[in-house]
Amino acid sequence: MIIYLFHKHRQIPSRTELEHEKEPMTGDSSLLKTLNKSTLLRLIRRHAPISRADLAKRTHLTRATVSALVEELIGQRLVAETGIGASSGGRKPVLLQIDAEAGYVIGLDVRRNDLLAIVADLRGNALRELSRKLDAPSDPERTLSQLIALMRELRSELPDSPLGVVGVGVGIAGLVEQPSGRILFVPAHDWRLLDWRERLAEALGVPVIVENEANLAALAEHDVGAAQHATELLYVSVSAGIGAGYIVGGELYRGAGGYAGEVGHTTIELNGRPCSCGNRGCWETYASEQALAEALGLAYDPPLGSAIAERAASGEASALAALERTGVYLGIGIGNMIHTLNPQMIVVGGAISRYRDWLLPKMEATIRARFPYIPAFEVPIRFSELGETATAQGAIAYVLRELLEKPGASASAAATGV
Amino acid sequence: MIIYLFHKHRQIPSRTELEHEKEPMTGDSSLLKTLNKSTLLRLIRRHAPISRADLAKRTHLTRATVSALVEELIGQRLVAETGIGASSGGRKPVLLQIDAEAGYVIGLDVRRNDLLAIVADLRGNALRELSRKLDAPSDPERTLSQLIALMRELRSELPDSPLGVVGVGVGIAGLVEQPSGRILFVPAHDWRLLDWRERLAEALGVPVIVENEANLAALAEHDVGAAQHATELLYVSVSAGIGAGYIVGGELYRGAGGYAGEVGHTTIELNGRPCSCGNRGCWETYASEQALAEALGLAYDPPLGSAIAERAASGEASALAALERTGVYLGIGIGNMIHTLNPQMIVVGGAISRYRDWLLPKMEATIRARFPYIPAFEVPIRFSELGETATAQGAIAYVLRELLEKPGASASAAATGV
DNA sequence: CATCTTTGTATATTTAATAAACAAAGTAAA
DNA sequence: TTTACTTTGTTTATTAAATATACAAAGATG
Repeated sequence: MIIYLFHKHRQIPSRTELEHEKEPMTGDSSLLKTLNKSTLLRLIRRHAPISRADLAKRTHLTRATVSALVEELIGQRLVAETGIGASSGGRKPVLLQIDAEAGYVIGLDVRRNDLLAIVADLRGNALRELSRKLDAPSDPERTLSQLIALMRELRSELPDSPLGVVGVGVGIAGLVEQPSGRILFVPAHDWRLLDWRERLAEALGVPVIVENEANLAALAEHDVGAAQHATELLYVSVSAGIGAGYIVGGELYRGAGGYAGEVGHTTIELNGRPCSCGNRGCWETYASEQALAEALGLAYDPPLGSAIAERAASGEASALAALERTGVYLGIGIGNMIHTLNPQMIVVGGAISRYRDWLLPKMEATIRARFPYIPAFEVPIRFSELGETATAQGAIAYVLRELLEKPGASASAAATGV
Repeated sequence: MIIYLFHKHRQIPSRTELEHEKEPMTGDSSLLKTLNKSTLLRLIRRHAPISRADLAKRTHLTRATVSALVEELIGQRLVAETGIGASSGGRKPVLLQIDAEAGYVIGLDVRRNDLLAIVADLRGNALRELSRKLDAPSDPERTLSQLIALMRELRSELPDSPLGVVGVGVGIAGLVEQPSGRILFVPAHDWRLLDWRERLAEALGVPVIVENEANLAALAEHDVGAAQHATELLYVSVSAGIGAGYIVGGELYRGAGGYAGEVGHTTIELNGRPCSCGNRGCWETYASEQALAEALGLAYDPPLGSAIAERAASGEASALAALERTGVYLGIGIGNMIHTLNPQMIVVGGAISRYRDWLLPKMEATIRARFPYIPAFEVPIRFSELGETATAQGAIAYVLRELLEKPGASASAAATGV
């Protein structure tokens, strides 16, 4: 992703400007209840199906407390009793799960020329998936109208449910300010400063989150993809350019201004190839799919199709050599990030995933050879399991986190539910 | 910092191995009280002197609650009434502060050939500072014995106080596992797997923390140095090599295995200068003080003294040119980290700080010129204000955080106090 | 079948907050 | 100087949400 000439226009507000004063964490007993309910919800999500007694053991709350809180969660339609478990020498446990049928979440990936929408239940299971061409890809107003119309259409077609659509998540390749969700900049169309979150929320009457595409993909890999047990995850998205999303302590890390992860424009060669950003030697001029295509003399106008993969599969030497070099460059950049961030696991996604079988051995060999002095090679590198749907799935994961894991959110969201 | 051939020996345990199961956050009303007391302590530290009424306003607790909690904190000797404030139209407020005289904290920086100890009061004010040559720098056992002896000596010389020495913090240039505080590797002496934390704590009968030197320096810059209002801080230590420490959300970030910040060995030139690590093109072969010295044909055997600075001050062209190049290389590496991490502020420390006046303009110009497309130049870059004492001060800051800001810690630590 | 376990609920008690009233100590204006 | 008003800090009754304990329901086991 390339971000041009930002300083000519509006400045990005720093985090301190945004947070007038960091609210101190205090509270009364209602906070305690909120906290405990939220913990129960999280455990029910992660360990479902699970009984009240088991929850009490894991949380060190008493069974009485768990019963009372679970009763409220059932009343909110977030949790349901879904069966009877096996006895372990006494009364059989009643099993609890997130109440899948209680409502819906919609995840939306706004791409350059089209958009992908996924409707899921409250457990995150995809119910419907559809893509639409954008009527006027470069016009933000018409695109927003189209989004709103599509959301209304989707919602009207959904079977009735107690909570309805509890939230909508939107992913876009651009800079998004948090927690406001304002879009600061979309390089693909040179859009600036759009408050889609606010306007969508108003038009639809449901909570909406907007987030950077790579960040959502990282979240998806963490919550439902290839990195479900990593609390420190580095997700690298390699297509036309290179971007990254981080999970730190199980949460998205965005940096002070929301543009952490612009790793495509880190320098790996002091006087290297010129980059469209104006700099020289940027990583993405060596390791992106675009660099790969250009190395083979192909014009790059994505989607690229399977031309290169076919040439490699048929054993063509030039294609194999180009893929090898790409693997080396990817390994070097990823090695740099391992040194900088020390992630627990790395997931590589984006269009480049198509070449995983050619790339991965060379990437791993490069990291092993060039960085022998720390156990960098112990960091497992995987390719995305989610493919094209990663961002939309991440949007769903984000909304479900807000609903089910943020203390207090569930109460208000459930009340707002349509 | 260079870490050799780790995989020949013991493997670093990953974070998941360490945390058997992440404890869920639940609790009863005592947790609430702990949380509220901890918040009050934090506010008293940051906004001292401050009245009960003011605390109530800031926390949204009632004055009654604040009074009750403050009374306990005074009973624990952590807080003291230190005066009467000005009236704002009514009764004058009673001002509260951390009770400086209630006890002591010792911060220790274990360097290659000597160590630096600072004794501070509970507000973090340095009371005494001393350095000692190490008797046997390469022998970990004798060094530990010397540490223990010095600590005992220092403690015996301190005036009596209610809590005595409430904690000791130790910084060392190496890999330290957290929260165990075990030293996994010290490259300077090729030490491996030392549990100094446990042994010091046992020998002294007080809580001890052990942490990487750059991490503590970062913490010091954040808490008492050049970056007191940054919640996302990048600290870069440039001496013989280059290392970094991060503050993320106001807390130290260590990565999954404790070696986040090994940025000296990130590649900035694909087939660049050979590095002692075995790789080529590492940042520290271009931008460290050692690289600067070698560019001027000087043997590097730190401490380097003021030779280069004097030559530059007298206007010698070769020295000025070498410093310019160092500034460019520093700018490139720091630009890379800005793209990767998006910090709110950058502090540069270590031996290189001596040359700040020559380096800073070139660093800033490089970042501006090479990275024009994001407002990277908006990230303020400062040089360390703490100099050589940064690590020891960070050790003190760490202990004080544990004592005064971690919920629950104050109660136990105060009880343990000697 | 009698006994022991496990699960889940009901009831009294405890903890730590709030709300409201009040006392203490000040300012400010008539 | 006196009266009214503010601000600070404490006291007391009340409330919310946990715990502890007892108990009922449901099942395993010898």
